[in-house]
Amino acid sequence: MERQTKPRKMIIDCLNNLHHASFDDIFSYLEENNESKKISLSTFYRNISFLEQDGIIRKVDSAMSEPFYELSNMPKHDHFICTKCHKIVDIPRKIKKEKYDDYGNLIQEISINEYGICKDCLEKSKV
Amino acid sequence: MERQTKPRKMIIDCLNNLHHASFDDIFSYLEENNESKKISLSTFYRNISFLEQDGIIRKVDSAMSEPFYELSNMPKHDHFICTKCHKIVDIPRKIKKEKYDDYGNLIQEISINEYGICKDCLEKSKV
DNA sequence: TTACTATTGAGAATTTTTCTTAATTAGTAT
DNA sequence: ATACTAATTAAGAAAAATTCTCAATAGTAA
Repeated sequence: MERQTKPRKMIIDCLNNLHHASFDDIFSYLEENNESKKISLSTFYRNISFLEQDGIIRKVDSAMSEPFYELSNMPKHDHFICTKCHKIVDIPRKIKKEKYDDYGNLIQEISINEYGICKDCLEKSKV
Repeated sequence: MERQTKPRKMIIDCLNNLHHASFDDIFSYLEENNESKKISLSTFYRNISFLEQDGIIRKVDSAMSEPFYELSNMPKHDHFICTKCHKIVDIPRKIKKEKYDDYGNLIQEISINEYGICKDCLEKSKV
């Protein structure tokens, strides 16, 4: 049975707050927000794997930034990643998924990352 | 100045042949196709980085498979990745890139991965 | 062919990830 | 509340992956 331990609760807590966080981001969060004992690195690795395998968190790979995690109980969406401030923004999926592509391949999943300069960074640099 | 050394030539040679290859794929290729000396692992790491930084090869990250490399001198395209046989297929970009998205973010790059069952695997399982 | 210097190969060093084990703790039943 | 039990943890060892060091080698230009 899956127990509700402190490290697990804190990882989920972290992602509820940050929405997108790298491995190191999450670990730092745990270090900062644990009053009592410190979290063991091996425990952390183990729990990230558990939560990923159980489908509670999801790892998103990105060519232009380090991979990040998010909670998987959110509606399907894509990501905009600012190459300047590294902020990650959820964006709704625009295109509708075809069942088969033009070559007869069955499409089950699509992952879309957009890279660029976010609105905030654009406005800052405009000054 | 960039020298045309054997390990570098062989990495490019490999990608010209395989089109898509993981780190290990490429290393195996070098091991198999080098008559004389064996390639040092550290040299291999170093050259993968060089070629990547020089924009000669490109690393493609994928949530559902290990990352792979391809030559970057090819027309812009996306990837279909078969979750069964792990084959990677180049697919032409369908959507036209907007300059700005609906939220005012400037879009510079888009990366799209499609996952599913490729035509060949579908036909094999149909038997 | 020679000279110059970037690059290599080999292993050491470092970093990242996984594994092991005794001690702890969450969840359950009493 | 107390005790029981199995899952989980913390800590460090072990393994795997990556980077670094440096003497020897080999591209390149003249």
